[in-house]
Amino acid sequence: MTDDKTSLQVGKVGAKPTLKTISQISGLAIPTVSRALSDAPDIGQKTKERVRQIAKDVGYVPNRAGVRLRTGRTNVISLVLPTDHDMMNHTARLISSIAGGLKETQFHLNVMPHYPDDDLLKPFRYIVETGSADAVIFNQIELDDPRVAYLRERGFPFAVHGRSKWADQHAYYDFDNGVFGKIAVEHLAQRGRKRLLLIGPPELQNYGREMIAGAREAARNCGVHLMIADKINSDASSDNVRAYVADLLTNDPLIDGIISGSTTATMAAVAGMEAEGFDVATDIDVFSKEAMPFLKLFRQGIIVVPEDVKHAGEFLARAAIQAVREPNAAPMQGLEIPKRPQS
Amino acid sequence: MTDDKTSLQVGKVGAKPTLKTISQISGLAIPTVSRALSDAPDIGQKTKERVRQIAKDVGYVPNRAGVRLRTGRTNVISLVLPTDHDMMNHTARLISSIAGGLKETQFHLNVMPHYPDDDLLKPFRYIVETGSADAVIFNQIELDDPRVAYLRERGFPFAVHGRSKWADQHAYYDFDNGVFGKIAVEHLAQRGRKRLLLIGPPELQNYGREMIAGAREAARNCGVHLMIADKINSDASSDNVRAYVADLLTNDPLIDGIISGSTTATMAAVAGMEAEGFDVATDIDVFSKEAMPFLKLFRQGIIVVPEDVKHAGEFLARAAIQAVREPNAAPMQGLEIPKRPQS
DNA sequence: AGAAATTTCTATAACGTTTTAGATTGCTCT
DNA sequence: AGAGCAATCTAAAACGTTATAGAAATTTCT
Repeated sequence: MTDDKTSLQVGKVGAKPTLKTISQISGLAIPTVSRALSDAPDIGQKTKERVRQIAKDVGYVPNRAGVRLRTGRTNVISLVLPTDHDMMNHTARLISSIAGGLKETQFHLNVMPHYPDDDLLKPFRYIVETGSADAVIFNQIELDDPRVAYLRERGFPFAVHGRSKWADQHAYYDFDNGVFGKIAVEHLAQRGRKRLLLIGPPELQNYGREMIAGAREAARNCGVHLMIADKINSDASSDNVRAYVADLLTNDPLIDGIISGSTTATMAAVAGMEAEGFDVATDIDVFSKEAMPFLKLFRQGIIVVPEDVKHAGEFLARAAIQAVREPNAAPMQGLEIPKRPQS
Repeated sequence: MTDDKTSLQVGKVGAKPTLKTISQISGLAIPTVSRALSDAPDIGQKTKERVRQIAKDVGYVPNRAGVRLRTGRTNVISLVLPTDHDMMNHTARLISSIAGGLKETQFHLNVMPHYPDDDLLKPFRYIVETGSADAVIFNQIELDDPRVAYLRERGFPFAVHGRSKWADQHAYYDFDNGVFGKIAVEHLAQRGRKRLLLIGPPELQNYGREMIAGAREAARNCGVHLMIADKINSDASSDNVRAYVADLLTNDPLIDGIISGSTTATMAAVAGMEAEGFDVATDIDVFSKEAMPFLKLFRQGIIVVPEDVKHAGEFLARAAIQAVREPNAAPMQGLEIPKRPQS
């Protein structure tokens, strides 16, 4: 008569509810509850509704460790980022917008900074070997990017901000820097500028190459002179950019247009200009890409092309999820075409 | 003679090594391997060394889902952040430096943005109820912060950037905004300014209250006039700050000093000033806290007090871990005292 | 009506780890 | 030499989930 062993221990209040709790309340087996909640086809409609109601009542949330152990799925998207301080504005928006894109999904965002002194592949090896995420997102892509190569080789899902030489085969979102370079030169030429300086991204990175190529071609077509900043790039420190620009202008005071690929580089370049007595818009036109809308505060006359980082982040979130869920489908690819500034 | 069932399947190359792999190679039981790796006292020294060597050889990494399921520990620190765009600079540095502080530990960082339209407690309830992290870090603390109250009530480990009214009982790191307000007023008074405007953080947040109190007291002592910006604060949008300052100066052109609690607010305020024909440093002194070092580029004459966000992040990382590991120890608390600018 | 097919459910096992309790061995003490 | 003890190991169970294979109940077909 003593049925201690088989007596139902109906979910004590306070304890975290599990499938077992629901199983005991409903009298159904645990797998049935599991399948009911995941809307499996072999569970009756009434049962499903009843189970869902109980789950709601007791406040059931799946234990992620249990799911992960059983399925091997982590439900985590990892974002690996350089800690380069000049990328901060762009980076902050990227994090925030990727997380935004993940908001209504089952996925979580894990941020892993990559330190300049570390091996470039280290965070990626870690993620792949420990299986600590289902997909990785990263940026600052080189044409022959070793991280892309590694992940492709291991068959690990990823999505990148930028394009490698294998871009047609992987998920990416990119800002069309070729078009940006072209627009910049054309716009300045149209305003009568003849002697331009481009402070572009590092040439090693694909987007730097593209921006330079776009600008060069437009310069040829428009018949203006274009110099490419050599000792520095738009990722350099503010001090270096400012000094470089100031220095350059003492040697070549005929420069009448500066094109910049980043918000911070622009501010530094303007500081360098002004130190040499040149004014924005009157003496030298400044044309810049901007991720954060404060250049107009900085100097009213700066010509600005916005980059929609929010959209980029949301796109990358979706692209990463798609790469996890449908590894064989065509990868999601997006390209932002910069718009010509008016006037 | 057929011992298929008991034959040892020594770790196939490619498969992810587990404790079982090591157990089979070493001939030891799985728990023995586990205890050897965790340096338990009841395992022989030679055994420990042998196990560690094998683990290294096969490249063993503990399966986090397994650990988590068994122990209930996630090894994740969650960072919940507002998506307020004017906080971006500060935020990016915070993320990066918290992650930096977690670098050599077993902990991972999970970033969860908090959307202004959502219930303030939503992310916290989620974390506590799903157990998706061991501790939470967050910022923008109010004196009577409901998030702090909730986590305290649930006994969930946390560390915050800022101080609530229960600050003596929880882990925090804070910049001493009272001292900042004091220094700002004293410094401007010393430079002969008489009529100051403070654009501080929202008064609802504790650090806003403190900054205002510090500034007020110093103003009394120095005998200068201090106005507190009422319709806006340093978290307001750039456009609003600019318009507010411009507007104020048309009504009260005798203002000769502006104190600002954030980098972006400072830039906007300067833009507003200049639109009315006032110059930085000559007509009006501008005194600002800055998380990102570019205000000197913006206008050379701005007086700047740096905030060491990197240190704050690293401190918070350590504090959160301590809160997890030693819930009953005295919570870690840190306070950054701003330094007086020279001259 | 009986066989076959379909629907709906359950029992069992497994993912990788750690904890608890207990087993074995060798050693020390009297 | 036998009892007691310390050192070192192992067996079994458990955390919460889902996949697989099969059982039971119901419906459909001929």
